[in-house]
Amino acid sequence: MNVFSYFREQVVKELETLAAAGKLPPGLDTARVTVEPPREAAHGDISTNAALVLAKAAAMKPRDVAALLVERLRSHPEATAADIAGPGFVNLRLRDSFWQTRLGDILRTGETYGAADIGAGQAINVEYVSANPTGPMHVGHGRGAVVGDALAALYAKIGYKVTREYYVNDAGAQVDQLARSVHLRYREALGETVGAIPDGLYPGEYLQPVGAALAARDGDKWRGRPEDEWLAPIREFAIAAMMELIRGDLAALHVRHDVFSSERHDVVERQRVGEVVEFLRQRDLVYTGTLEPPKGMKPDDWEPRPQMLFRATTFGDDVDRPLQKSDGAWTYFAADMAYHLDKYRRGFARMIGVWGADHGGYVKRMQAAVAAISDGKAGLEIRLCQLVNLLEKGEPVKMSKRAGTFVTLRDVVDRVGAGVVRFIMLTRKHDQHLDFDFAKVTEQSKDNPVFYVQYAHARTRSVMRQAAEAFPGIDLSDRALAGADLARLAHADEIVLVKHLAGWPRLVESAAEAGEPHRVAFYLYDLAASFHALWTRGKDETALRFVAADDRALTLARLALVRGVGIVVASGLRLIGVEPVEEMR
RNA sequence: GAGCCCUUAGCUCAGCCGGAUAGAGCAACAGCCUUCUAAGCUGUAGGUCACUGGUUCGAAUCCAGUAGGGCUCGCCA
Repeated sequence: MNVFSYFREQVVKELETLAAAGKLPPGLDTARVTVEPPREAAHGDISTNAALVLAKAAAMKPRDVAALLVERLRSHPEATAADIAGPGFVNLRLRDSFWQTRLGDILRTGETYGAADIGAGQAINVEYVSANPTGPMHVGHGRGAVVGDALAALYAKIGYKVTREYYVNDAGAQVDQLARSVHLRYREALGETVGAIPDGLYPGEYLQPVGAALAARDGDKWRGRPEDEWLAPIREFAIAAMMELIRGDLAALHVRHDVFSSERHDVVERQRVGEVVEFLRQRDLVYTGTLEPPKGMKPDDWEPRPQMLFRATTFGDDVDRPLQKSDGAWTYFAADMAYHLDKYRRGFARMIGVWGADHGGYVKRMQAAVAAISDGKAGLEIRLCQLVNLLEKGEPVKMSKRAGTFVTLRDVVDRVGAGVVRFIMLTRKHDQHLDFDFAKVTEQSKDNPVFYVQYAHARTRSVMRQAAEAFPGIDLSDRALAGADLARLAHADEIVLVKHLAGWPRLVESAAEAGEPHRVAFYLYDLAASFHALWTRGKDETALRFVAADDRALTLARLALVRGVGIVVASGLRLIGVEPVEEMR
């Protein structure tokens, strides 16, 4: 149950009742009415701005509208108080029993607590990672992978039918360079001395085993042959090897995709680019024109040239975009349009893309493209992820591909673990630079948010083990705890913690709708802090300890709370792909 | 030159759809271990929300402009 959505319905219902009774004008638009927790706990449990947003339309003073609402809400069975505050907020205070019942809900629901059906099964496509198949994933890709994966999980949790997709850019000049690089490594594997890898090719050592594997498979079949004979088969071989590498990187991070779409096989070879161009032509969205050079920067080799252009400006882009290169080949953008048309035809009216910040300049044109290929019926939302800085005790990790000191995502995952990488990647909003300090993220202290949250979960398990010892044979199943006398949870600090847990469904919804999975990590951190605080209070005040050896009923009630914390923390961690731990070692 | 993103405490960052006295962590200072794990907790101090104007009952939040930082800019993907 989302407490706040529930009370929003209650408020709207009361407003309608007031309108029916002639105390408010009929037909007021309640769209802007919000119900949320007040920033100050002292203001109550539930706060609504209804009076403020309706006052003008009702031609009344905000506080007068508020007075009507207060009169109605005061008699709500769950409310103990309703007050007007400030300019016209209405604040509600709820019975402890209401919150205790919510805790019972959590125990009965388990880790699916927080799920909702806002998406109503609507299909949504989240495309993320889509790293070029030319080498191992780097740390920046890792961030996109984590953000995309968590975002997909959030959408699924609120009831969307999510498809997680990876677009393999295996059709351009880059993969030809990859093939040439592998050909060199292949000759090397056959005993030739190839010397320094030429500029423009991929110098990484990770291609050595690929060259060796090719030599093992094909022998000296390609040696001394002209490039046009070996380029295509070696390219295919190399791309397959790179995708295997990347799939391994993803698996290490526990990221999985449902669909891998290939630019070469699914778009180019199936003539989909020509199709999309024809589609656009029928709508008069294609013409031949000459672009102005970008002002303020002078490309050395610029020469005005008529090109086939897409009318991106019709859909809000800054300039029209080329579909064809000067050699007649389609641009990457043209293929990408075809790819998005394909997505749309597969049933996705809502598409999400998680991209690196260096693709920011591409957002408008792709959104224009999606509007065009769907006749305005589909939307593309882009989350841009900023850079990740790798640090070692505050000092930047020096990286150079040439010197062989490049730190890959896999290096990082192998060193600190997938869970740590995933959590830390969500400790900043996606559009902020993120510092990833090896020393800090592996530290066993409260300065390390992953540790801090995991410790809270481990503590909930520890309490359960303690209780089982103190009361031999006691039934500590969720079902048994849900049946405990939760009215015994009477201490203010305990109720505060329950309220925190009850905020989880709202947090899930808002994080999903805003496309901001980092909110999950921040929520978990705050919840862990609340729990650690209550725990420590039990050190000073023995009466507040969870396990009270002389009071079985009280212990059960408190264990219900502890278990509730465990469920929500575990649920949140799993949502972002982190496995909760049973104990710290 | 243009577009997009960013600017909040000494540092690193949250701040939900415009809402009440702007919040955490670190660092600083003062405390808490015979105790369910001190791998933790409590308190104090710290702010012209870059700047200027606008929108309105109300702006860190929306709009315009200015300054600073990042990314990008036909024939790369």
